[in-house]
Amino acid sequence: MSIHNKRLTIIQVAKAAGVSTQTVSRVINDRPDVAPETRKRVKQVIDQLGYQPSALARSLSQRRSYTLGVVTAGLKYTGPSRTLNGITTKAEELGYALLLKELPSFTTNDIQSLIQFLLARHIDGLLWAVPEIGNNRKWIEMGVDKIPVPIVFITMQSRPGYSIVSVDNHRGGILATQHLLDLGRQHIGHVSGPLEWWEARQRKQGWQEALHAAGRKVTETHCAEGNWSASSGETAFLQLLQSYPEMDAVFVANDQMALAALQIAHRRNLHIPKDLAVIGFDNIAESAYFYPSLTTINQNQHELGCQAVQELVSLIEAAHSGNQAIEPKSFLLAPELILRESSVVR
Amino acid sequence: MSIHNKRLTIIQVAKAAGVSTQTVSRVINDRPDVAPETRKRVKQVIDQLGYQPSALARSLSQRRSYTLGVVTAGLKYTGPSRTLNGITTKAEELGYALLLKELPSFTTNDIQSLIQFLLARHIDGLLWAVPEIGNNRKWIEMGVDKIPVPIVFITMQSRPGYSIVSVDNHRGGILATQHLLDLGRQHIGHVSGPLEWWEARQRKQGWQEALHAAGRKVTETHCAEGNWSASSGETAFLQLLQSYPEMDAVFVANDQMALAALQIAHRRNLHIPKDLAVIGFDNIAESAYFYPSLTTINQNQHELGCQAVQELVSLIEAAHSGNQAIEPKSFLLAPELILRESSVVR
DNA sequence: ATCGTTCCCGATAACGATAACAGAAAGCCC
DNA sequence: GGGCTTTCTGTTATCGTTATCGGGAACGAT
Repeated sequence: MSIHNKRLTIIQVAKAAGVSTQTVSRVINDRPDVAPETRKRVKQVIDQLGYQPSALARSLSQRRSYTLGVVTAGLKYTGPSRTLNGITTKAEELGYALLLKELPSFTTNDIQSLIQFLLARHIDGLLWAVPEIGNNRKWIEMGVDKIPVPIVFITMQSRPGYSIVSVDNHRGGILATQHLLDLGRQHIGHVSGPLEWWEARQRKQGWQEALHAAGRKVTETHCAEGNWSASSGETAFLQLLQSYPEMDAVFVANDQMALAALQIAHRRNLHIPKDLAVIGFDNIAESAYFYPSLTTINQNQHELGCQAVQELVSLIEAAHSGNQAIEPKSFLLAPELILRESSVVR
Repeated sequence: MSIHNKRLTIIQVAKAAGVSTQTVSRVINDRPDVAPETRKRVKQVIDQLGYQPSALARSLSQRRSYTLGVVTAGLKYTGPSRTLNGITTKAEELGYALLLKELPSFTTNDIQSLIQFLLARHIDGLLWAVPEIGNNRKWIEMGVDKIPVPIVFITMQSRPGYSIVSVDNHRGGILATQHLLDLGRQHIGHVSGPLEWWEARQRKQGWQEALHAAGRKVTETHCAEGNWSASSGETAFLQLLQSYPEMDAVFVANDQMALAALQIAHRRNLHIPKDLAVIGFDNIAESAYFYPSLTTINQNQHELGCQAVQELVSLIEAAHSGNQAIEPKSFLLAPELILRESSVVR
């Protein structure tokens, strides 16, 4: 337990094996130019002493840390943490460590010191896993170019020259609305997320476009805005019931708000899906056990994290291999419709 | 964007300011023994060049990284991620960085290489935020003492000599059951979590003890085991309805499984809470919007993370300040009863 | 015999900071 | 003025590794 346990270093291994530290280093890193016999002997000594090279010293000397900086926000919500789950999985697989920072809020704009903090620790790349909201991307225009490592963004509007991984929320909005149209519903309302959020706008736009494409009129009274929370969903849904009384189907922008809608429907003896079809978004684990079970749009947030790490590491390795830097790419993951009882009349 | 941007070092600052690197170092670290004028000049140069000291180099030379290793598992579930949320918050506050590792499963037992990985990066302390399950603590007995940094465990059985932070699940089980007793219920069943889990056992034991204390008989037919998932809750609850038909109240070991119970009750036209009172555990965000809203036991997992970091940092600082090492402490956080419709007949 | 290669291995200098020590200048006291 | 402390600063060694270079031995080719 003592802090003063001297760390076992390469020097002691070298002495014990009767070679130079350089030779030990070559053995550790599996490099050629070591006689088979010497290699074996050194390996034995390493095993025997239980020597573990210092990744820290190595980072300094190699100018490469095999560490990614991950910036996230709202870990207490399921979305960000499912993404983080994907990130840890892929990083483990590729042999990278993660330095984690969580913003105090989604819209924190004091980014400078945070990035300095990560750069001071010599991260090889930066993963910006915070959704785009309002102008919380302002900092990009003023000075990303000063950041000396590759960056991948998760969940933001496409911008030329940046690597971005997102779920196709717009497509998700269309999928949801089209499903309600296919059911023959005539009056399809929408409870949106906070429209400051890019994702919320995309979903709403999908709803609008699908309706337009079907020749339906869309007015602001067909729509109400929540803030993702169930409680806000309650308020927004009540408002919508008033402003759009003929509504016979509703696309709710996330499952939590949809849950609140279900609760109100129960209290008002509105039968779901007969009187009102409901579709959510996210496919949280609980939604299959709502009553009635919730039709929703699944977004694979785990995969989101995986792909982002994969892309970031590609950028890093390319830059290091000395080949000309590869172009930033954007990825849009396809969401999928999950059919359940809240939309299908049996 | 280029990787080959040479990093700005203390040497360049020293040259520009016309002093030695040592003096610059003293200014950076706010140490005395620098003339006010010199200090000012050096600070100016630092600002002007935008110099940022390398935390990596500093870690090496100070033998201290201000970095904590965090090992977690199951980030896709709300519990672990809410705890992680607390961890990031407190670590930020105390100025420590976090190196994050997620186990591929809760019961991964290949711990050796994981810990080596973290130690190679010179963490100052280790936060083991994985719940105790089966014998996934076996590794402690064989070699924690070889780990040269302080460790704090989150959610495990009390063991003398270790620092542990947990929610008092046993107390929670009692609270829940006592509430049902207070309501005058006669036949109180229990859907437990997987009994491999320490937490599940504690909750169940609380249920048993509260019933015993009230002079009730408890048999194995009054209880069924799930695995925390809603789907397992469905199975377990159905089984319990059969084996304990006179049941008029049920304590379900987490909210997801309770949700499944609510769904089945609806399908069978069992009225909740009139026919059956239901209480969950966890107080997930959605539970207030279940239908009916769910009475549950709140556990403050955010606080769990905060306290664990606080304790770990205390241990680290104590060890570094050279005072005699402080004793490991255990913390039990009190859960609280959240009253909602699923138990209270209006 | 000379020259190149290939195969091993070690010495030295980075990487970017701080620790530990040492020394110069200034002030104070008697 | 001599000795002492205080204040400030620089020099050197160190943290634990790898990059770079260079050199000796062994071998075959000319």
